[in-house]
Amino acid sequence: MVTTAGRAPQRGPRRASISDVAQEAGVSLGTVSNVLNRPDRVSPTTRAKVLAAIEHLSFVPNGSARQLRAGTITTVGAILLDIANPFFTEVARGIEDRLAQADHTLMLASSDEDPEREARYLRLFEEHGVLGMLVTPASTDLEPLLELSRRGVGVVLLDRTSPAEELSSVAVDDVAGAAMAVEHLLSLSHRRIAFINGPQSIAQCVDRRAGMVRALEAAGLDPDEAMVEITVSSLNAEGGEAGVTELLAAGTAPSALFCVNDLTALGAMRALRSHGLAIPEDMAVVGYDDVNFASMLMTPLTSVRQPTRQLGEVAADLLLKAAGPGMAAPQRIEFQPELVVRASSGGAR
Amino acid sequence: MVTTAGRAPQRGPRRASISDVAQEAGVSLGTVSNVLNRPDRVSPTTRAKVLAAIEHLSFVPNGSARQLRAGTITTVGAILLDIANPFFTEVARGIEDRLAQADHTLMLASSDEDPEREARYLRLFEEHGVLGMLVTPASTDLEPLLELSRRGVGVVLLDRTSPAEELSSVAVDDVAGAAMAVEHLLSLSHRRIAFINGPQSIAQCVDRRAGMVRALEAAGLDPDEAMVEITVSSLNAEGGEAGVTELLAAGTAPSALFCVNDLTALGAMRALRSHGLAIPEDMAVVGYDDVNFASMLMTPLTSVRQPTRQLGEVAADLLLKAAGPGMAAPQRIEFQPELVVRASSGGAR
DNA sequence: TTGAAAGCGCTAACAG
DNA sequence: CTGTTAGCGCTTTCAA
Repeated sequence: MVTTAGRAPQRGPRRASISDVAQEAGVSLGTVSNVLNRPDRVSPTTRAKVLAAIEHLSFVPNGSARQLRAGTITTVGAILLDIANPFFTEVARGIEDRLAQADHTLMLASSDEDPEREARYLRLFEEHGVLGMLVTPASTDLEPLLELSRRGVGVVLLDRTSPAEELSSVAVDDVAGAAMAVEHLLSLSHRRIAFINGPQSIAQCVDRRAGMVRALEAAGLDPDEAMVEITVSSLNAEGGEAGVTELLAAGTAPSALFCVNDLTALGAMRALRSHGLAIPEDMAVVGYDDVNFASMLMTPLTSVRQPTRQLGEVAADLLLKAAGPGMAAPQRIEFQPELVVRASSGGAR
Repeated sequence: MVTTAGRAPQRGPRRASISDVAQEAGVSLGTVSNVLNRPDRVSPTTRAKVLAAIEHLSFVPNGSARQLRAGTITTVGAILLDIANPFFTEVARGIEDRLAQADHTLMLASSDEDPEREARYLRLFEEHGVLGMLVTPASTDLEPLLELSRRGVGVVLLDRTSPAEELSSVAVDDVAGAAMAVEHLLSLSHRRIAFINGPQSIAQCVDRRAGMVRALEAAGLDPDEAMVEITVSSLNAEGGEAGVTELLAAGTAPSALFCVNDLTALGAMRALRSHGLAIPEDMAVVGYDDVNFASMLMTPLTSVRQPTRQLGEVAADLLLKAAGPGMAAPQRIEFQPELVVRASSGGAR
């Protein structure tokens, strides 16, 4: 009782398979597989024949089949908060570099700070059978990531300190960074400071807020009075513009503004200027990330610098190590940020 | 003669498979597949049992197996020249949006203008069995792409006009854009213009150069004299800095500078400034792409604006259409750019 | 509505 | 050194 199983839908002529190559070369299927994977086990003559057939048929091995059978995994996924943010692209560069060195490849995705998109990519990558993932979580709920890790998928938290023993992370001390930024503003005699922040579902927003509060309190100020917080929905230039508009509409604006990142600061400065306010005279501005154009802006932006590329490199290393033989234990790595003072805060000499 | 076939290397406990679920739920393997793919064909009771088992075992279907068997493809690859360039990330945004609407997913990669890296990703994506790829070629040799397309993989050229009938492309008229930029500089009485350009292996560099030559000739100038071309190896800020350094070292620098893109212009302006030159008084500068921070720079940058996001959207649409039922014929789409005059060229009112 | 079985393309034993 | 074969996890007939 031989039945014909269903066939996959085909675009164009069927792709050549290993057995087509075998037939063309007049050898067995296993031999073709050998020239592909262990060429030294095959006689030069046969190898040449097979190679010719491969060339002739433009044979490209089917990765799904190979992975299904052999579990050969050299792909790593990264899910970043916002791929349009130079900070994250620089991190991605670091990741890619390290991965390429180890002959692995990166598949990149942007969650756009949306937990649902994040979940979609998490699942896609898992189904695809990646070696592991580097993720900048878009949500505070790390449970899905923990489960992933329990299921044997390598997970490294990126730009976010792991709250759990079981998860590796590579991050920068955002609390300290924000505190430095705000201390700087306080040292310039600002006593009420606006803070354009993103949703509290994003760790960076929580931590930078905490840093600000800490600095305010250390200076003997009451955060409820000294901090004017504006929450915007996306951490980019549009968000910054919206934030300033809201801030100015509310009247009695503070004399200084701390922005959760440089992109937001960029938008904020644009809006400030279009409202006729001078930076830093009418409003001092400090950003976060020290992206590459920060120093070149109309008013060079005071910002908090992070070892961006290193962040990516170390995260990739960690993942590779955790997935490799020996299964290294989870590690939490934290870098320290650095304040770069420029004209936008009025604090430059 | 029953032999035990080799097993795949396993990280941790083996991932649950569909037959584990079947066993747990006390049904057959085919039924589990049905609740996954055609839930309506299964009685509510059975479905519930199976769903419970899936939940209990944290079952995640194996994408490789599914794809191998069914050819279910919803993944699209994009290989961009430089993911750190805001122009390309904006394009990526456009692509992702459209793809998400069609319930497909994007896998992103950056060739960093390196044909070898490009080839690696091309192959990786093909092995993975993507529906198609959107690529900004890092080389003038399109043969690999054509072959890919002949093998049935959808290919759309991004930001590069297709020279071949068989390949779709979505691009912006770079020749016209560069011509506009240079005409602008000529109208400001500059008669010798430096051009920081990238390698001629990149189409954008070739076309923008052609546009410059065209504008120069149209003005009755000899390009050999009027154009001072500096070739840098990467189209980013570092390249721009290096270009200016080289330009100034050569002596008798022109009075104007056209940069192949805004990132290059950013670096060029930084170098110009560090050499004590004023923009635009000592050197007028024009960039290309009109990235989001162009208007916010110390000296706002005159640049050529392109319908960036649309580029990505249309390219994704084309790919989806070409891969969908009906197999639409290849199309060449070209947008027109627009000059945005700001202070850096000295041409703003 | 459910179960049994074929087979997608490949790798890795193993026999010859 | 080469061929044969089992089976990775899944979808999809077809039969019951």
